[in-house]
Amino acid sequence: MGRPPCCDEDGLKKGPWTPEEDQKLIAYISSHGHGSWRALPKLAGLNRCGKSCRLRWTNYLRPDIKRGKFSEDEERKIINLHSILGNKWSRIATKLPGRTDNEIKNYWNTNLRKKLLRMGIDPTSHKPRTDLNHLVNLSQLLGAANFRNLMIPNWGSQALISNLQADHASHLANIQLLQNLWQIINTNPLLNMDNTDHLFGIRNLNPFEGLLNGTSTLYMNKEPLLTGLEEYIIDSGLLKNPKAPSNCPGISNSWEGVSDGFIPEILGIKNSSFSSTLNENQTENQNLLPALLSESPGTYHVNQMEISKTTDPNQSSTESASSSTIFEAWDKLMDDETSDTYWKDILELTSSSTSPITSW
DNA sequence: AACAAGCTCAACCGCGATCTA
DNA sequence: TTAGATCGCGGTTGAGCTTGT
Repeated sequence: MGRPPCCDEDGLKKGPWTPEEDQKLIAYISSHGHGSWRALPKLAGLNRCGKSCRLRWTNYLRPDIKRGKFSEDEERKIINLHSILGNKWSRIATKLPGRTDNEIKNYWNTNLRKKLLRMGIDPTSHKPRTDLNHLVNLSQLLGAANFRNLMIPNWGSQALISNLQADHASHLANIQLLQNLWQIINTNPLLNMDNTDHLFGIRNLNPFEGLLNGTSTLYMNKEPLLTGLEEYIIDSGLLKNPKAPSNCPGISNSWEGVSDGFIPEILGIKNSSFSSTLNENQTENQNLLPALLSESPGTYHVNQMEISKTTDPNQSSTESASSSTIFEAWDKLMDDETSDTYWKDILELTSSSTSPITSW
């Protein structure tokens, strides 16, 4: 069964290509086209297998290949597309002219994947990670964000936007920690929600899941109020509804059905009417992911948002590094003067609410 | 300066999909 | 219809480079 690898053929060269080989390949394809890759090596005078020639051509020698660093826009597109398509590198590559699937794959594995991990986002699922070690890092992130200096790596340093971004980073980290806590509580038999009714008064459910699977009023507005960061929070899966209806027009890997109030409240958006749809075509035209990347001056817009959270500039990122458990992280967060009202407001809001947060 | 560890990325490998006789 | 040939994709490897000690 199966055929032997083409490169097993005796005497065929493997390994790095020499300039001479490159020239032969370029010259042949330029004048004849590649035709049958299988037949090409002999016709071009190359002691290589066809597969090797094809790879060399498509990944390196093709004249339309764009080399050099990936732009921020390209990074955003890759992350967006990966959240939709997964490891479909060739499909992602079709959206990035001049980039090869191999190049994108390498860039993902060596750079973007790590960026997401540093943010506490699982690069596979684009959802928050739930392991405890990560929460230590998250705690650091919280402290750093509160300090307003550390941005999520490569965030812009422009003074004009740094404060807003710091607030957003803090919001992002806080939301993430909350969801991580909840996931762990719900997945840990000792901490299962069956035993924690007293905490919130209402049984069951991942609050985000519950918040997100109700009837939507937020998907109806045609004018998106979300800025890139909020869209990223959603698109990254941070607030993604795993049970979102699959029949929503225009939504391929997104969510719908957000209950009124809560998410905008978390995000500091007082006007709770917004839309968030994402599909493959949109990612070609929109920059949905400012969070990971540095921003050009003036490209970060805050629309109809009210950011009320204060931060403590005296708290350094290293102060929180000693937190070693999820509960310590939680305690720290709750004890933090800079965030207590924020979190307590959320908990009070959600624990006392009867509607529209129906599931918490 | 020397070595180790980590990183990058071109290239390879194997498999499933598609083509073709 | 089918089996072999070919193509294309995604995962993996490893040589060379960079950074840290």
